[in-house]
Amino acid sequence: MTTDPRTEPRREQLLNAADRVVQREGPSASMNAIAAEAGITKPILYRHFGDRNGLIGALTERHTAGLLAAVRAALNEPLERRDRVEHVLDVYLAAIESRPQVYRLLTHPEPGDPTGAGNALAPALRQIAEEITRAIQQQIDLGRDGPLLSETWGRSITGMVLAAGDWWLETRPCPRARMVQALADLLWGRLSAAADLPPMLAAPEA
Amino acid sequence: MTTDPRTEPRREQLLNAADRVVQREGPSASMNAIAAEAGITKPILYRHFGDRNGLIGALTERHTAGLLAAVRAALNEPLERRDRVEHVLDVYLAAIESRPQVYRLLTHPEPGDPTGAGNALAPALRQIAEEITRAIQQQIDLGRDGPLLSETWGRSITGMVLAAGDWWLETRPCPRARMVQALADLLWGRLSAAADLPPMLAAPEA
DNA sequence: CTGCGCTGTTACCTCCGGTAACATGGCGGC
DNA sequence: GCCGCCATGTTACCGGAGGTAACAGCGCAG
Repeated sequence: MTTDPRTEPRREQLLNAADRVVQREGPSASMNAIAAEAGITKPILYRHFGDRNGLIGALTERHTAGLLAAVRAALNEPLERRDRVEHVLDVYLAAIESRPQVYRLLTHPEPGDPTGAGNALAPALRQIAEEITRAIQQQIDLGRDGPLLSETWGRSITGMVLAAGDWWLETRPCPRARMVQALADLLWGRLSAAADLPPMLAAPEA
Repeated sequence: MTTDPRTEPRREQLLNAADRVVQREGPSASMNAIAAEAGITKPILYRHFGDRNGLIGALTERHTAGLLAAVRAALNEPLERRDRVEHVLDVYLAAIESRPQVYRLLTHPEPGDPTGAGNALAPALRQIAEEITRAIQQQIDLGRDGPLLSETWGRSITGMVLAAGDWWLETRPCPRARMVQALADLLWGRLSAAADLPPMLAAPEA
């Protein structure tokens, strides 16, 4: 397929260079910077990857594989449902924690990609969403609404964990385990189960 | 303050032009295009707004006000909790449905803003998240974990609705009311309450 | 009338993604 | 041995983005 035995090793080297640059400068690293890091000039990059999206795509595929496999495995662990969910959450948070720049690249698709522009979910995350959808469909009985609910929830949960994970990475408000609990609690309907608070008096002016 | 009575009317005109362009071309409209739409040239835009971020910032603030007010009002409706949540969801989905391009601008901050780069949540959405956090804190008794949970959940719910809303706008898998139900069901823990499905047989090789 | 502040212009800079055209060097077939 | 292929690499360029100087009219206070 794409693994031409003559071409592939150089491709790997170039991707390694790109990886280093992204690790250092974040996902908006320029093609010039990547070429320089690889010790060459731009046209070679374009020969190998077509355009910037091609490069970034190849770069993300590398890491996506790992993340996706980890999430998929977690989704199929033979655990109680709650424990399984917690495990999935923990796997995701551990991943973004270990290499933030890389996972920012995976989770925050940069610029003007005409491919379904304006999506909240990057390709890697769409794959995760699909994985969650599949898991729900296979594991949980939702009656006739199953297909719609599982698809909706797959996207929803992915977006929820994405936003929560970003915020957690930035502000580190608590250890990972506690974050896992907070998210699982939300999915477990604790928001609906908790007691009401008495309505506020007139708000104290500050 | 920023409302210089001499400068402000022109600002409004320019923002109107920018609005039209964004409505037509999406959030990645160029400064040249906006200037042309306003019948002028670039430097004037830069005099008024400093840089591109300034312009789109001013543009978003306009619309943010409306969306935020609507969400805030919905969060404080005197309804049963479930009805209130459904109402908030409906308000948000109705908003993004009515003017997708504008709300894409609000919800998908374009590119290389060094200001807290790589955030999942645009400024407008962060404000919504804070609003949700506040509502949870004021209305629901979560015990000692209240502060952490409400903050986490504010971000999480925002991200969840963002992702779900984007997907819904793209694929329109169901009417709005059904989407509202699906999301409320998720928050109400239906994922945890539903029955297990019998474990799959060996996967059929495809 | 003079000066100030806003309006507007043309022309330019820098940097980015992307491309054309050309030069080099190893390696298999004849 | 020689030839041609193909990947490697180069320099130089294009178009368009954001952004900035420098200059030209205009309206209105003093």
